[in-house]
Amino acid sequence: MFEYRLTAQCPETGARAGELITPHGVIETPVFMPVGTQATVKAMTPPELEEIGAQIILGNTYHLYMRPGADIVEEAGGLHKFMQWHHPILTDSGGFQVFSLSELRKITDEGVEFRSHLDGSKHFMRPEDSMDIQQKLGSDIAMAFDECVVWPTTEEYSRAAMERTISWAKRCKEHHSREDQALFGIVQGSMFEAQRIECIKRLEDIGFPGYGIGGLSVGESHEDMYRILDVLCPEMPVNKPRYLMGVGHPANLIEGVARGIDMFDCVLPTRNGRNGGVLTSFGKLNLKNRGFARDFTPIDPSCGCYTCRNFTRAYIRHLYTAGEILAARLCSWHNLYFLVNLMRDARKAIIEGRYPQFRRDFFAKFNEGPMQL
RNA sequence: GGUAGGAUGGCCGAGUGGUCAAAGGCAACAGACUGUAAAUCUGUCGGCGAGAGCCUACGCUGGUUCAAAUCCAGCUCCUACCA
Repeated sequence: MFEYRLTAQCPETGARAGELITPHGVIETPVFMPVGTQATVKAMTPPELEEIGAQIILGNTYHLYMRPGADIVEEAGGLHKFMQWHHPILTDSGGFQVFSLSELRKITDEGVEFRSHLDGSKHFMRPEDSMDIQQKLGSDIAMAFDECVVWPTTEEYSRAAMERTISWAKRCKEHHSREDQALFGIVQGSMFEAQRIECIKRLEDIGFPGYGIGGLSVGESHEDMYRILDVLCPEMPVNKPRYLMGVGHPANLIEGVARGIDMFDCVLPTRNGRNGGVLTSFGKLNLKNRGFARDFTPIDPSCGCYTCRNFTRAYIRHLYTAGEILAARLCSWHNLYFLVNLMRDARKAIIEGRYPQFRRDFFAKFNEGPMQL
C-alpha cells in the first residue's frame, strides 16, 4: 500500500527523483506539498489545487482535533471525503504546535499539555493521542508526535528533546495500527550534527517507511540548515522518502533537493500570497507596492498559472488595496503553482541528468535582493 | 433675523492654560512572514537636520498670560431648532 521507488539520481549532487505509492495515488518526487492546516488550503478549492498540479496536501492534527474534532471528521468519512480532496494527504502530528504554541503548552515525557488557542481550555496530547487522531483523520501519511525545538537552544536541551522525540516515535509506532496509513519518524537534534546522525540511526532501528527532518527553518541561517542536511542526508536510508518539514523558500527547495530531499511543505506560498508577496523566477515581489499601480504585466511573464495567464500586477495590486479577497486567492494560486512546478521541473532535470545546470540556472536568475520596479 | 452648538494634522476624531508636533482610528507608504493562533504583524506617517534642536501648525485677525489648540473680542463658515 505504501512504497517508495527511487527512479533517478543525480550523479553529481545528491538529488533524487522517485515515486511514492500511497492509497490515494502515486506521488512523483521531489514534491512540494501545499499546507491545508484546517482541512483546507487557505483560499483554494480542491479542483484549483488539481489544476495547479498539487499531488499531496497537508492537514494538521492539533488544529483538526481542536476544531471540528477528530470524531466529526471520522464520522464524515475521513479527511479526504470531508474536504473533498481525493489525492494523498499527509497529516502533521501536532509536533510543530509544541514549538509554535510555546506560550500555551507544557512538555513532559508523557506528552504535552496544551491550552487551546481558541478558548484557553486544557488538553493533554500524548503520542498515542496524536496517533488516534491521525488514524481517525485517515491521512495517507501520518507523522510521529515529536518535539520541535525552538532555535537557538543548548546542546543539552536539544538532546533531551531528541530523546523524548525518539521515545515518542517508538510509542507512536507501537500504537499505530492502521495499515492504509504510513507513519513517518521525525529527526530532531537542532543544529548539532552528531545528534542528527544519532537520531536518524535510532529512528531507523525502530523502523519507519519514511523520515521527516524537523526543527529546521525555525530561524537559523540557510548555512546552518544546509550544514545539517549535508551531514544528515548521507546517513538516511536510500530506499525511504525524506521529508524536510516546513521548507519553504524556493532557494531552500533547490538546495534541499540537491542534498537528497524528496518532500517539502510550507505555508509561505499561501501566507505570503495572502499578504501581497509573490514568488517569481527572478525573485520576490510585494504587489502592494505603489510601483505596481500602473504595471500591466503579469506577475511572472514566464509563468503559466491561471493568475499569470489572465491578470496584471496593476489589477492585483488594486485588489489588495481595495481589500478584495480575490487578491489573496490569485496570489496563493500563483505561489503554489510556482513551488509545485519548481519541483516538477527539478524532477524532470534530475531524470534528464541535468540537475546541476538546472540549479545554476535557478540561482543565476533568482535575485534575493531588493526588487526591481 | 433669533437662540444654541461647532470649526484640530490627507479623512474621522480626542484634547479645554504648560508634560502638545497634538491620543486613537482610517487612509497612505514600507518591511516581515519557512511542519499556519496570520486576509496577520511591525515600522513610518508637518518641514529641515546625523543629532541636540530649529521652524511652521489646531478656521481668520487681534488680545490676555512667563506660557494659548485650550481664556477673551471681532470676523468668516457650518449644523440644529425657533421665526
